[in-house]
Amino acid sequence: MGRGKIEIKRIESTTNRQVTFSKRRSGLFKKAKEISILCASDVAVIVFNSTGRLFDFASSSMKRILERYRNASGRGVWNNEYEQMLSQFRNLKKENEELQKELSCVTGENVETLAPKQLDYLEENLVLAAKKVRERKTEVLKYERRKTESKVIGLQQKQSILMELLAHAENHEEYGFTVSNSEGQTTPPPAFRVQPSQPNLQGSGH
Amino acid sequence: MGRGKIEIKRIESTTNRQVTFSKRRSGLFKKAKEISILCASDVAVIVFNSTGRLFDFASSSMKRILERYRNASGRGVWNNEYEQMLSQFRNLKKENEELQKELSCVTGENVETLAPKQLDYLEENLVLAAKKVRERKTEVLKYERRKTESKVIGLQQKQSILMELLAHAENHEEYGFTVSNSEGQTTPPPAFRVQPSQPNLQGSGH
DNA sequence: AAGGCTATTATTAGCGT
DNA sequence: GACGCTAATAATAGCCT
Repeated sequence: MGRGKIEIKRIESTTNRQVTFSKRRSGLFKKAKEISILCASDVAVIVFNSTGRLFDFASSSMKRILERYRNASGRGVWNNEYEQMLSQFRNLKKENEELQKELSCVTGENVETLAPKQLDYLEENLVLAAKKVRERKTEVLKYERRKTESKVIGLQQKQSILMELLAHAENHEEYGFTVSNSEGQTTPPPAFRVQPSQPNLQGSGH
Repeated sequence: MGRGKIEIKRIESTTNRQVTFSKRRSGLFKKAKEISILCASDVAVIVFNSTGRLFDFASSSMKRILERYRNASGRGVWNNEYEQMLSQFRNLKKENEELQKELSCVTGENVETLAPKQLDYLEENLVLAAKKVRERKTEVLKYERRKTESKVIGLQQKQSILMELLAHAENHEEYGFTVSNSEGQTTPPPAFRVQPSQPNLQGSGH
């Protein structure tokens, strides 16, 4: 239908191809629109030209038509990605609800809905869990104590070394301090006795 | 382009509409095929007729074209639905994981990972929950007891009525039965003593 | 590249089977 | 309803601007 008949095969001339594409595309879309109006039908046309550019026509909402297509086309076209995720989604949601239910039972909130046997079971578990927690707490405390103890021992060792050093120093020079008794206290020498700036815990009976 | 010109508006005659639909549909698909060949382009056409039946044409694979459309159409057509669900999906998954963690803590399994303060808090909650459960249990037991009691009372009343009736009957006619002791047992009258067909639980010392 | 013209082919409306 | 026919309209190939 033009000045001459043409064979239906790829047009080699790029320019010609583009022109023909443009003309025929508008023709196609026009026909699509016409059939949709004349026959009260829903039509979508999607075209990619040879350079990959997209053109589309839809008699109503493209989204709705594609959705409808998805439903009508026997679930197997783009289904994989979408539908699969949808079912996974539903499963997750269910799982989630059950977890929340379980959790609320465990905190004793939904206790009214449970059967006597479930109540027994739950109590047992709660007691067991509390026991475990208490055990863990003592474990932690023991660990802390050991840590503190080793710290104390370390400090004591350092102190005794320091005291030894001081004792040596006292014997050879006049630093003004003496090493005190075996409890590791230092006391000022008689000559410079002063009030302690912090209350002494071993207290002088005050 | 027929025997007469037609207006582009809905064809009211059902038959006519169906005929026109069929003719124009094949025309549309033919044009789609032609442009796809002539212009080396990728074309998809989706049509639903007025009764909802699906017809489609695709120059290559419909799935691929729709996939391509999804990528090319600037993520806004089915995207909302798809992408939105994806993020919801991820949220749910995260939530789920946290719930499971929480739950495993509550059952005393993950107790090693908790800080001392969390341990205190957890123990408190567990003890509280156990208390709630015990309370619920006693509630249930009380309810059961009340139910049983009222049943017992009902039975006793019925029994005393029956006994009275029997006492009257005994006084006036020969039914062959007497009212027994105060525990509500009936015993066969001397005249018709027989072996019980079922072992008597109160046993005659056998 | 985009738009207009028109000779020519393609499509199809209405009808008959 | 599907198919075939054909007069009549619609689309468009090639060309020009």
